[in-house]
Amino acid sequence: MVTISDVARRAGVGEGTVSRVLNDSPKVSPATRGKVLEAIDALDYRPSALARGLSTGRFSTIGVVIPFFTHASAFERLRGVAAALHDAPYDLVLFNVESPIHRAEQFASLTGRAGTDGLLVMSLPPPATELARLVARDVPVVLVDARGDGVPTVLIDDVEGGRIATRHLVELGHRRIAFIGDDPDNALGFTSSTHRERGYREVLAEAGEPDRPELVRHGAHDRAVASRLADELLALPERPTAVFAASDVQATGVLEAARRAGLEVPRDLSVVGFDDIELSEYLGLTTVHQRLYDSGELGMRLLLDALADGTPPAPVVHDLPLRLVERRTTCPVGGARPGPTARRRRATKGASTT
Amino acid sequence: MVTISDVARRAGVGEGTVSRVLNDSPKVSPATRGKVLEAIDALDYRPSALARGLSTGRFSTIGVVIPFFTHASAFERLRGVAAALHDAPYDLVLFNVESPIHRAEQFASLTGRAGTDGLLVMSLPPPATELARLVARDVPVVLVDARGDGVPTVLIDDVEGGRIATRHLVELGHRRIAFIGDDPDNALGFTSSTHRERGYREVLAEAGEPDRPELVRHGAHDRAVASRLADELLALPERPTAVFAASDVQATGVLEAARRAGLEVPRDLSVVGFDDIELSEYLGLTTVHQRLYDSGELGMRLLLDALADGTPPAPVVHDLPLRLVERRTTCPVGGARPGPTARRRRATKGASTT
DNA sequence: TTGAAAGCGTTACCAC
DNA sequence: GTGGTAACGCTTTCAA
Repeated sequence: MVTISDVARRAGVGEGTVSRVLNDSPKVSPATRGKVLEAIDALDYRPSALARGLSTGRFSTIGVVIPFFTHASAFERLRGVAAALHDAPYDLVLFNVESPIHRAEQFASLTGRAGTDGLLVMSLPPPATELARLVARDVPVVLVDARGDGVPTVLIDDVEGGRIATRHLVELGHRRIAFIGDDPDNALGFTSSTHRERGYREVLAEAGEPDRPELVRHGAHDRAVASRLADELLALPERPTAVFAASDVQATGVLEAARRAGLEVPRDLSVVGFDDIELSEYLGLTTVHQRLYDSGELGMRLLLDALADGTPPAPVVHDLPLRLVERRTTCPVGGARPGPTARRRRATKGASTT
Repeated sequence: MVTISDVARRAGVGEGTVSRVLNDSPKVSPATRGKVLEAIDALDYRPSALARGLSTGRFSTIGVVIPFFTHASAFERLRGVAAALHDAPYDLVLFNVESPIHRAEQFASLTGRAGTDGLLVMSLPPPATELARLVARDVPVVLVDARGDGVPTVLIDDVEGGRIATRHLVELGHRRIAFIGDDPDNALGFTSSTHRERGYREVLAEAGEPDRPELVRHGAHDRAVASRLADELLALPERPTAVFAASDVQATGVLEAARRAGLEVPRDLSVVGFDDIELSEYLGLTTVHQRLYDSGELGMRLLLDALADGTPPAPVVHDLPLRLVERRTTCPVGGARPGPTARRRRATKGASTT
């Protein structure tokens, strides 16, 4: 491996001078700069980012902590992140958290890496102690879809999202509304599903409905699992007329189950999801739209700004709006009054069969 | 920042001993190990991966070079990569190449980073000189969906894929078959589209069809662009009866254009794509299935094996199979003899309208 | 079994 | 402007 001292020797200059040329410091004469450049070229020298990092304490690297980045919603966020990062001078290190190892340890090892200039953490509430350590070390941190003290945060109001979805169903006359969401005590500590469930409960309570525990099911955030849970719901003596799934992925599982049960959506069963991933548009899924792409982009932009400023980022909480996107999987209870989109709705059935 | 010497001092031992404990070397007495561990704990010490890397020349990091990782097909590959990497002791550094800067330079800076133990390169033929340098440096490299000398490679036969798609259309009686693909001289150097186009040409020639340059269109790998190109094709005096798009993303654009033109797919226009991304199943798109997920998984596994062995990986070429997936966007020319899937086919139209 | 010290490849400070 | 040299935090001989 050819090092800076090889270059220095070959150019007949000192190491410091080579370094100055590399970082195009103003204080170097055109003549020497030429010699150095020539030597660099001749030797085909490449500076070691590692050594530079060790020396400067800066690494040209941003870490993104993202659980299950293979999930559609995480991926959407990542697209926004990539866009914001576009030609920023940072490499992207992806920490794909999937295993429910002790989160604290996991996180410790991440922050311990000491190789990232900034950290973007998604959907995973970082342990307070780790967060504190990072802040103490002046490593800017931005949270997306997770709460934490003292750092900028990009959030949505999941409770309100749950209310929006449920309210939609209630307004359509539904009362036996089921809920399918993540395990509340999932090892990774996701909370969005639980918050959405709270919104669901609130709206039902406001509508004067009693608690019906048998209509609420929890499982892993997974299409197949949700599908199985939906099977159970649909086999209930008193079947729900609508299902609110805590995510579009899970809603997709519900649609599958409905098909298996020979139910027509939305006539026999209304389904509302959450997220509005790309697929949902094609499926015609009614869902609560959240700005996944924007959340990633904004989060990364906040981080880059902080990095550029050199100042710790202001702990502002950015609240991204939600809105209901009404498509073709919800209709009034009983399938009455199909509404203006009836034709499309009818076509859906065949198409979602594949 | 607390360093190894802080720990050493506190534990009343030498730095070397602390290092040995850290790397659980066998040669350290339980007593001292205990003292060191205690000090580490008390000081909440975290080793710097950077310094370790500089010292050992190994970095616990794997680089993945992937152009447009936000594209559906790239993402599918990445899912496989993540799966294979699951709990391997490596961090994933993602190099998302999007800008058509000089590829060589780009690559140079990547390899120059000198911070990755291995490199997985996707869809981007690395410049031979850079490849050689990496091999010389004993950095294992695996190529997926790209060709290069002397390194393991995971490939598909794109030419054959083009043949499969086109043959399907020819067998359905189509003759005026259009092609939409990437610019052959795209700045990044992708070649798959061009190869697929070659297969297309071969089959047409075998069928005794003359070259019809007006039926072949090139543009950026993008749904909107493909859609515009399809507009042109569909406005031709002698409209094609079928379109083979070099990717599902582009095929989606064709479907849009058909809808705009008031054409019913497949009755008025057959469409075949390539890749079989997740969306295609929902769209009912007939396409050539390639094992995207598997390609990423296999590529990463080859890399990890090489890393584990310490030996340069054997330059084996793994050829992943292709197969036609017939769905609901192709039928015999003229829409005759709709075949067994007719009912579904009819439903398609409404569903793809959103 | 352990401590001391020489690297690893840069940068940054201090003289000249 | 430029060269020399101490860091940066760790691993790895080499002696003891």
